[in-house]
Amino acid sequence: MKIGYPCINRTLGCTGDRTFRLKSYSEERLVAAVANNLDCLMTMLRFNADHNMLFFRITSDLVPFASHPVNRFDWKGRFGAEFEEAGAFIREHDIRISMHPDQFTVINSPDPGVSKRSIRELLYHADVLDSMALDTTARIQIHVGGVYGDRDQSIRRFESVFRELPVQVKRRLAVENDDRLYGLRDCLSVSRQTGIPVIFDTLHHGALNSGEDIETAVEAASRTWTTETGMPMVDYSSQRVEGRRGRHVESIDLEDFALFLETTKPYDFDIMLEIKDKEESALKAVQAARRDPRFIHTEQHS
DNA sequence: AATGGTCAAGTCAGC
DNA sequence: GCTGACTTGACCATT
Repeated sequence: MKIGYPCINRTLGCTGDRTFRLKSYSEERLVAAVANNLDCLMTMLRFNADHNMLFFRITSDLVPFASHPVNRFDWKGRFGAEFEEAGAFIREHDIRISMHPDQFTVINSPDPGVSKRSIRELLYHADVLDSMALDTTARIQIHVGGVYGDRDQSIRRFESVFRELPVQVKRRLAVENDDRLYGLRDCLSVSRQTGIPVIFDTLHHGALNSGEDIETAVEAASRTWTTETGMPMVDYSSQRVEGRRGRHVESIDLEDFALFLETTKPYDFDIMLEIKDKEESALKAVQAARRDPRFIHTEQHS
């Protein structure tokens, strides 16, 4: 079991997702942003390794406008050494990596333009992980997509698009249950048809489920992972008590987290903490998991 | 220098 | 039909 947080660190004083407006696009700005973002990525990775946080989600904003036609710059070539350096560090410290393209990435859209742009975006994500020479346990997580008035047909469209995906993308994809359209049961069904591993999101499951309790859900999702795809990934967040639907909490509820660890004891997986205060909660979770036999310790003997 | 409207992209619920 | 949520900060035009 490894514990981590997504994309940005709020205490290190660097922003790893610097971007700029499309209107002000220039090669100069792009190079400056990517240089900054890769530099900050290294800072975050070092911090994480120092603090026993061995699961990390790399931001999709690492390379601004990466899949946009405006960007014809060879960022892979220009920053090859930096990507290799980050990859070497990740491999050396055995850090688990995920990426999560945002909601515009919808491969099952009936609009071929949307689907095509989504695949280009996925290729960008695969390029990042490939440039770091990471194996296929580094995953790109997406949702099934839209319903378009016909769930079954839309699921089938996801599956047929998946089968035609470029292999670089195909080998890294993971599908995550969402909170209003496609729940765990749908993702498991997609997994049976395609072999895609399922990332279980606890908060989404709270909003949309078929009655599965947490243990059942974690068990079922875990079975979709292999040695090829790695340790199962779980997105964990608890519901804000008097918050709006689906909102992430400010900071981790350690009581709830302890209960979650207890409930899922028979299964091992990596936990991504989707919580507003990012590394602060992850640090607390690492402390809480310290005595858990599943938890991987890397701190120096002392 | 401070501010606040706005930012590449999609989909759906709710009005 | 249109707006807001999803999630969020920060860019940058305007003052």
